[in-house]
Amino acid sequence: MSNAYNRPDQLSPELRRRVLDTARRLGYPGPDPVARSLRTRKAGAVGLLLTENLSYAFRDPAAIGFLEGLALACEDAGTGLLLVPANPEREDVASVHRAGVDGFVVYSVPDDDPHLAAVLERPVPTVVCDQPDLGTVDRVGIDDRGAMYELAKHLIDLGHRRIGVVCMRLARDRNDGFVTPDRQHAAHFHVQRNRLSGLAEAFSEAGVDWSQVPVAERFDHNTASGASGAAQVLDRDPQITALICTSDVLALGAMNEAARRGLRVPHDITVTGFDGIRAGEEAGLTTVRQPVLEKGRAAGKLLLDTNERSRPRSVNLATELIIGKTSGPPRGGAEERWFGP
Amino acid sequence: MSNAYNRPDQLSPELRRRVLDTARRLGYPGPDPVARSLRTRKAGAVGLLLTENLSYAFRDPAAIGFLEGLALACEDAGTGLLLVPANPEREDVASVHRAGVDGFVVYSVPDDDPHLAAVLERPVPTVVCDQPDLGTVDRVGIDDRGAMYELAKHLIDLGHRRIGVVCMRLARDRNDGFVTPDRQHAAHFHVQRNRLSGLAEAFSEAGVDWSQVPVAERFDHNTASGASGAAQVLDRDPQITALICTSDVLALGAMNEAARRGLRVPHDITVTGFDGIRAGEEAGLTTVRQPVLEKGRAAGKLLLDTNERSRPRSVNLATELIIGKTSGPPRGGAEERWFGP
DNA sequence: AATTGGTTCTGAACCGTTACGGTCCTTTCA
DNA sequence: TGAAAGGACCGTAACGGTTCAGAACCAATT
Repeated sequence: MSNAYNRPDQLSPELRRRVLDTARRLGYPGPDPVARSLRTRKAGAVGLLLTENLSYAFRDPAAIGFLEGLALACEDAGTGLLLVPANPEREDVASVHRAGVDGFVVYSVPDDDPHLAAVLERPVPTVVCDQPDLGTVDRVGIDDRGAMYELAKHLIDLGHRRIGVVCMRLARDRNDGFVTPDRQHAAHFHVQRNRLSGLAEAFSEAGVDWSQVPVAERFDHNTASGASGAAQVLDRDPQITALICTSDVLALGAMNEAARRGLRVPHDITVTGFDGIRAGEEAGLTTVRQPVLEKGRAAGKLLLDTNERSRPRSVNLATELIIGKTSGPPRGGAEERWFGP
Repeated sequence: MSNAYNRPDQLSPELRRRVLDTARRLGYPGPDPVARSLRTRKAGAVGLLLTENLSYAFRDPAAIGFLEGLALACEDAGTGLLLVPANPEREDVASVHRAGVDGFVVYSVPDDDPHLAAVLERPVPTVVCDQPDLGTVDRVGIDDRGAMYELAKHLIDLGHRRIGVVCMRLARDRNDGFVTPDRQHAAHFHVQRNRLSGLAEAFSEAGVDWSQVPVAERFDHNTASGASGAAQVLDRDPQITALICTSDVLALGAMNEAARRGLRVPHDITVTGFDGIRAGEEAGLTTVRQPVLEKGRAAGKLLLDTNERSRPRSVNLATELIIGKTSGPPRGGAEERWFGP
């Protein structure tokens, strides 16, 4: 039976025809994929776990790029890609237990996400992406800290000392407001924690008291959040000369807010992002470009590479500082430098 | 064993604790999802079949919107979404046979796609989207023909009689060039066939000889294709007053080409699209807006609705004609109308 | 003491496939 | 003619759960 479908060489054409004929006559729909998976111990699919609602994956430009790369890798290997529903609001990890997959890719979830813990308990290979190196599973990422440090250096060189920051969510709880240094330090999102830490390091080296820098956190990741975060920072300190956002999406929102206030970028205020998405590029945003598609592809390749010996592996992809037209010297920056620290 | 994990009420807490303890000690990783699926006959996932390479789903704005809606519906139901790799170049339908899913959504594949045939042979519910009504499975779509007819009417009312068309691929073979009426009629892509047919009907009614209208087909769906298609049409007949594209992406490309030639839209030439994507909206494109997200959500709801009695169902969603600033009367249109048919 | 009722626990059957090894038949060659 | 070899076919045992029937046990009732 099985042979008739999958192993035509194991039996005579005559018998094969007869088997297939009667199978059709009996209404047999072909071998059941689930039973086959059980027997062969191959599901033919990899699971993807995201921190956000499933549909978020299709709204965020960076996530879309990552998914495209991952899909590319899956396609090459002829594997399916299973999007695992993991509602961050609920602690329900049943979906992780229920997923019939040969491996997991975990993309940018908080360190303490129960879904991540559930994945790590499953006896399948796993690749974490944009997360701390766990030492036990493969990892793909970038040097968020170093890249942000470079961006900060660029701003410092331009003369900026009085700055504000808008960042994405730092933990699983919603906190749309200013962030204490403690919260920054304890942030459960690896990416945000490292980007902030790169900023803190660079500006501290330049003599800025980081604890006085207004950092506005936003739970939702869209331009509206960028705008309201920027507004909050500007209300707190109208004197800032640069607004650093930890993503391009937030930065685009911040630019909207700047425009709304009649502030010209970069003359009145410098705005920077992070990611290197298309819309940011079109806006001439100063940012760090990271290879999101390559990140997805690398994660898929790592997961589907059957060479077990070399696990766990850790891959860091290169980023590039893009100096666009949204950054410039602070207004009256030259004079300020004379009086600066 | 099973009860200890899934049915805590069926046994004493004491025994449950003992079972779980020894399970952990023996390194038991929890119930195997595949074996469970086999027994319960529930995979906890729905499959998505696309005509294009998997990664295309993340590059095309309309596809992304559809996926977002579908993901939303899956999330509500706690189901996973399996992207089935279906390379259109190969006839390899094994991926369809291998997919452990409770149902399929088939999105805009050609009528004669072997993957579609393979899906229909599987004994699971199926929803086809942007495809002809098969009568045997659920269907979600829009009235492509009627919507394009309305758009054509708008152009006819403005006075356009000499037009050109750029359309997406009509069949599985690559044909980057002009399309004969025969090929239009025999097109294997339901959506394109109907949009062209709506155009043909409207313009024929207005006295235009449709067989003389240049229709350029492009296999790849991106702005470059839109530009080259527009170029081909304009080279053939520089006198056309309107360029009708069967998608917004193509239309944006066509506008690039118009600009390259120094043609001003809509003063020198009218350009229209179809879909209602964000980028088109920002460009002020005259187009037909269709609810892509709702389409995906409706497909998911239909598939996950367990009420079998009412199958098969057919859902048509409403579209809206958006008159933007890329359509206007033809240059000297008023005079031409005096001499027109 | 025997019956009844209820709860907790155990064991076996089954889901549908694939892998494997054994039987049987045919062919080849000494 | 007999033995060895090879090919075709078939039967059976997992794979790892879930489910359900019924055994075992305990307490309450007759």
